[in-house]
Amino acid sequence: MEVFLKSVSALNDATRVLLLRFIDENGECCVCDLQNSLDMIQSRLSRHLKLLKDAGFLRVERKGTWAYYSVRSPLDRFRLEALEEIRHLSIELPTFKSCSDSEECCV
Amino acid sequence: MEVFLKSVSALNDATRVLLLRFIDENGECCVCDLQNSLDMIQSRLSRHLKLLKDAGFLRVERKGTWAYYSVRSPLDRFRLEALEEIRHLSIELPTFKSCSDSEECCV
DNA sequence: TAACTATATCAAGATATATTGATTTATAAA
DNA sequence: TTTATAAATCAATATATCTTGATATAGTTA
Repeated sequence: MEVFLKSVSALNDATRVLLLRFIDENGECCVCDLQNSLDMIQSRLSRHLKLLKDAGFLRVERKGTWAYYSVRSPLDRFRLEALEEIRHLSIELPTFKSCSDSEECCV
Repeated sequence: MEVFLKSVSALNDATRVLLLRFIDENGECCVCDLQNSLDMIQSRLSRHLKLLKDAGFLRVERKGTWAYYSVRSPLDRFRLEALEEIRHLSIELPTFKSCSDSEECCV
């Protein structure tokens, strides 16, 4: 039950649904790519990414100080079906703006 | 997005997951069957049943003063997959005690 | 080492959701 | 028509979750 509720509550937020959809669409993103593209502050992103990771939707790979998040693979049936549902939502998806293309940022 | 989040938030509660599982397992139940079986007060049940109904998981049929809830059919892919997941959870499922078998109750 | 940067975590306030007991509504029976 | 019952809704409180800004952590570079 706990595991199921963890997956479900991870999906129960418009910000996380958007995040999951964005990362699914654009592939591996670091947190500052997401800051750049989605106009969200870092602590907010970090929190939601952690929830999605802990719920089994995302994986994280660290390279130096960067954390690259991508959709975990393979996903089990339920999570995959949820992702499939999210893929079909009509969401206004912001364009990907790489952290490294930004003036303020890094790399 | 709203419809998806409505489905998801309906699933995001242990009481509702239990309710859905119980009704799926036992078929059509009236509210006082559920009071009897699950040891929950009526207003609590009524609230959760409404949420599950509005989210598309349950349907209701009225017969006189009774409201009989059952799993809506057909369910779309995502809701069906969620239900399937719930069917595989190891939940301690209380036994069905019909409202009409109870001393206090009715019928 | 010290300074810098990306990310994670924490604390406080704001918002949403759950529970309970009381009330209302709708049907049925006396 | 009065009374009773099943179910829905409401109001108050308790609990959980989200957002923000501040701080901590961990790599990287000078």
